[in-house]
Amino acid sequence: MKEEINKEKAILQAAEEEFITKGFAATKTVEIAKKAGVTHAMLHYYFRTKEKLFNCVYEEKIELLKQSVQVFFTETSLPFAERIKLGIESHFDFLRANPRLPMFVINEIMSNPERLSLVEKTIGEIAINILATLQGQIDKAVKEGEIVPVKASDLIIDIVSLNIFVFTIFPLAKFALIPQYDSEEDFFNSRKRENVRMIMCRLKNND
Amino acid sequence: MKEEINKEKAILQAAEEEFITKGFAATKTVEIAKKAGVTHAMLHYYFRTKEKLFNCVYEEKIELLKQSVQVFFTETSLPFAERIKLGIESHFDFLRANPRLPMFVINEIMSNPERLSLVEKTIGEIAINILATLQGQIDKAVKEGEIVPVKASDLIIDIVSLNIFVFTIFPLAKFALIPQYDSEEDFFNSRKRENVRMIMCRLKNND
DNA sequence: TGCACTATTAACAATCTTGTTAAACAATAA
DNA sequence: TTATTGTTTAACAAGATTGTTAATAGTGCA
Repeated sequence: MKEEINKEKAILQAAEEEFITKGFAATKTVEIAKKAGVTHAMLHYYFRTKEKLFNCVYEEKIELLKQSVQVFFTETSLPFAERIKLGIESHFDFLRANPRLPMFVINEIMSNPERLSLVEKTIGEIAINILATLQGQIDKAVKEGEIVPVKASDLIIDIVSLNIFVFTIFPLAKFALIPQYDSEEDFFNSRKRENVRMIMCRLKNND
Repeated sequence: MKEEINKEKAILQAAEEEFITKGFAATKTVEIAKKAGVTHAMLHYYFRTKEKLFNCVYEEKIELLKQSVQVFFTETSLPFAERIKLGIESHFDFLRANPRLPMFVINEIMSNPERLSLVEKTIGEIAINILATLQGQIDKAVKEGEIVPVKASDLIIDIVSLNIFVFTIFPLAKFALIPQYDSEEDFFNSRKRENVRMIMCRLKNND
């Protein structure tokens, strides 16, 4: 039988949608089952408990989140500022494809702090090394006169702040912001340019 | 009797804490009652339903959120950039005092889109006017050669992105970031300076 | 004091939600 | 075919959660 795989996947996908938009507590397993087109007993048959089903979704998303930041640390032959520019743009595009991801993760950690440990394990162990590597690259670029000094953690926070906010705030600010732009598409493109500009400005000027 | 006011307030305060950290769905009225030190029947006596109690908290918070942005539009005799600098700092301080507020509001809108209408009513009606006013001030400052051109909505998004992110991401990134700074206090002060620097840089340079 | 009103409690009811189970069903291989 | 294995369903059970109610206690005031 092949149906079993499809049903399991259907449940997973429905669960992902529900969990990401509503969060763990607000999501009802019956709703997931309904959305997936199966009886809710099937959900328990495949995933045993709501908690286990949630973890399948959650762990996958943590992995995604991790990848979204690693883009800044792929070594190339480009000048530092150029590499950061590409990093910002690809991070922005990633968020556009997964706009609810950051909020989802932060949220579940808030209401259930034990979940933080998975993030620490997955991201924490590489974060320290990665920041040190980036700091090394920054220092080198500074010495060569390409950019002004900046703390690696500040640079990352600057970039991620500007990028993430565009997507998390969007549902709230949509009605006020969209009239300022030609279209949603125009808004996102314009913001991508503005974010790159902000960071380049920071890297080049000594105010 | 005076106790009634105290009990009602105790319930409201407990509700605020619970709703803001856990969200509507994950919050149990019994827990609120326990935290407030009253029987859960009292909660229903004063607020009728969980929904009504939630709205008391929610509406108050929306009002706060509105005030947090208005700080940018209080007219003074200071030069434009100076005024914006003060606005950023006071917005930052406000968020430090209410770190969970933005996430809370965005979250509840996500899981229950009808709530957006209250935000639209409260903030939407003033947002358009306010953006127009700001744009006027920007254009004037540009003409006088104080700053470079910028779209009002972009400037606001830049500021709010940088400020909000520091507090919403903090629980997630704490373990990786704090070792980079002397203390939590040092981290926040350093970020406040960095955020001001970013915006001043944007306003002064033509990259 | 006694009346009217509000506050408070404990017990209860209704519903929702998660999870289980036993039996029916399908596919497959011996 | 029959035994075995895995899938599916419907019905149920336990517990949590919100909300009600009827009886009780307290308060202010005529």
